[in-house]
Amino acid sequence: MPNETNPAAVKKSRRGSGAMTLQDVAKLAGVAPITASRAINTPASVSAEVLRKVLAAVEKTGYVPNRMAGSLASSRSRMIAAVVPSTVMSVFVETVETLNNSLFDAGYQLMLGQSSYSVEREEALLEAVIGRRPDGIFLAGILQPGRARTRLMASGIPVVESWDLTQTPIDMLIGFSHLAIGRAAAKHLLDKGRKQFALVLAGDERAARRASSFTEAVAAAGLGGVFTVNVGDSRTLKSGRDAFIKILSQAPKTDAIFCSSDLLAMGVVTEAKARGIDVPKNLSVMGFGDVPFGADIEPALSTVRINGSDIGRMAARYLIDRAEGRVVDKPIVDIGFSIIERAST
Amino acid sequence: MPNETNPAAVKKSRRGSGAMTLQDVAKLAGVAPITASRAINTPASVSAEVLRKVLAAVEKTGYVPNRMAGSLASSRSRMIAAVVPSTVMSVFVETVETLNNSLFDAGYQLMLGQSSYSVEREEALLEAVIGRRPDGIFLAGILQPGRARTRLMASGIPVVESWDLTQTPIDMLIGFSHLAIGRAAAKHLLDKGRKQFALVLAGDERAARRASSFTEAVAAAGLGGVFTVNVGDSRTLKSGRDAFIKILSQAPKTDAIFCSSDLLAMGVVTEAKARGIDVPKNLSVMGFGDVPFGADIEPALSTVRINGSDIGRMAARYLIDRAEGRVVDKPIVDIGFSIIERAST
DNA sequence: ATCATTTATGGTAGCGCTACCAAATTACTT
DNA sequence: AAGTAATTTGGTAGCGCTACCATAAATGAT
Repeated sequence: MPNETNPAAVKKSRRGSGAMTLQDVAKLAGVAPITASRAINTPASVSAEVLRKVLAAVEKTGYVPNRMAGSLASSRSRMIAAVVPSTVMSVFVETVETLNNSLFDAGYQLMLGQSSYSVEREEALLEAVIGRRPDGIFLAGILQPGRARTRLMASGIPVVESWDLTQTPIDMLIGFSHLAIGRAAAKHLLDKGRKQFALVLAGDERAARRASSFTEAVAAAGLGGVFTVNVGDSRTLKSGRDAFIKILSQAPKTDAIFCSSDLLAMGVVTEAKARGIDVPKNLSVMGFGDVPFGADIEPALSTVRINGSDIGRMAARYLIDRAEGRVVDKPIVDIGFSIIERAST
Repeated sequence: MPNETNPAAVKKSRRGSGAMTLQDVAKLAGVAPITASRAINTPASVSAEVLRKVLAAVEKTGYVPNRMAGSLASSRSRMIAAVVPSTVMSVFVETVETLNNSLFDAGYQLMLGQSSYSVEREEALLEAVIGRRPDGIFLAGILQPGRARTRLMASGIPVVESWDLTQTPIDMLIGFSHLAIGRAAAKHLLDKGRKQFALVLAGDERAARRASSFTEAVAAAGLGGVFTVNVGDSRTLKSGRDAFIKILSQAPKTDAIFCSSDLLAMGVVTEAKARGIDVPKNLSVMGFGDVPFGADIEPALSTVRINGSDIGRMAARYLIDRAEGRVVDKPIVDIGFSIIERAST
């Protein structure tokens, strides 16, 4: 053959990432690509001899399967997306951590999106997420009707909403009743003999619902005038301190405060102690969320505990079951909560 | 034509997810698929008329592009992976949050993996991550030599290691010197006139390095005997309290304690206050990490601040620059730290 | 008016894998 | 022994998109 350049060779690998492919492994092992695929994915369906050769070839080439190609071919991405408002100092981290670990153990990868408590961002995020064709989507919260919700339902992707209850979930739901929490918190403080109540709230809708049932329960007990401080998006310990100063000046007889987060409650307690007010003797303070260190501060913080790990674990199970074709009949789970009584009430 | 079934029609859509495709949009808009692709991705390269028709078709069909297919074709996934040891109560959340937000603004999605402080898990995780062909990988920490490191270097994926310094990063590095922090913390406490030092450490290697330079600096000042309590993997406030009890019984003259995290430091302070020991009059306590509420507790906590947001933001920029073909010449950045002096020292 | 250049569209051929079907081989009946 | 069923391998044809190249139409230069 004359020494002309081989056009086939020139044509080769114009595109692509340059990484090893199943093709390379198969060639080295002396089998067809599809057989190499089986050896890697379903080793039981292949002879011992072929398995050995393919694994040796994988080892030699350092082959790492391209899951994007696999996903495209099989319409299964083995990815689950989680959309949370925030991860910093948030009640959702425990859930996300457990979700992520459960998913990883089952061979799934987590895509994390932060909506930053913004509806537009949430919509853009969900659009981006749907484009990645995850096998399931976990939402920290409930998605309000709108473009994103419509798109999500149309996509057919399994969805778990969480952290709340509703009659009309998109698909699956693992939540609890904020109204029941408000009532339970009120009952707890009423049982302690408290008479004058206040609320410290961050500006989210769920906290507002806990507050409203709290206020109702207080009224039902014949006590009234729940003084409320709204701290907006500033969910910091400092906001709790400032809120308490406000309460002290505007409702000085207050002897019980229910806060929408543990951090706010810690702020209230901190400010009270700094002013020589005895907690719990003269003031009961209750938080929400049960941060890991709430039991170990002085005084230990009474709070409402949501088992975030359970939510993450259940969500993983439901989503994976769905992804793998098992029937999960639209579960709507009320996971409940517990009132944790410690020294601060 | 006789009424026989059309085999082409029967053959259609055997596979696939059933979602709308670019093909459908193109047909509806009366253009070629590639033209529809351009209208969506590079609207400037298409006539106003075509753009209008394609966007109308997108709207009508509810089309959401399948990015997995796009990624496979273009070898660009627009995904960045982050591998962190843990997200719960961790110094890394601020970095991950900023990284995620920066990525999203640039059209990238974050894949989150947790190594749970385990080497085997980290290796399995990185293998899974590489299989997804992310355009970049962020590591919270430095990857020790081993299988995972080798695979990662072989993959050619841009990598940012962080949170430490080394002469031999895999690729890019945004870190700071733990040795310098140990020295600076010692200097700070020495300047306060403290004489008898103790350390409370979690069981990670970086904390150990801060501790060793701290001890050296104390020795260099002619003071010795730094009592050390190791709390292992228990990075809780409770562990800090327990550690202080141990210090009190075994090194009662201690007048300065440097802890490997703010939560441990808060534990020390809490226990000291519970025992009537005045902080900072009789005891200086210093943390590490600067949790958001450290400034607002009583006494406000002195600590070492790492600007986690800066790390996240820079990492996002470097990784995206690389992903988009801009030259980023193996930056090795020492981002530094600050000693934050508050009331506890 | 002719030719060179730009701009807008389309065709083709994959990216790297797996679903689906067909063929070859082996094991098991009766 | 002949026939049936199970097991193991391979071939083919996409998944839904984009890179690359080719063509057609519009614009500018001379």
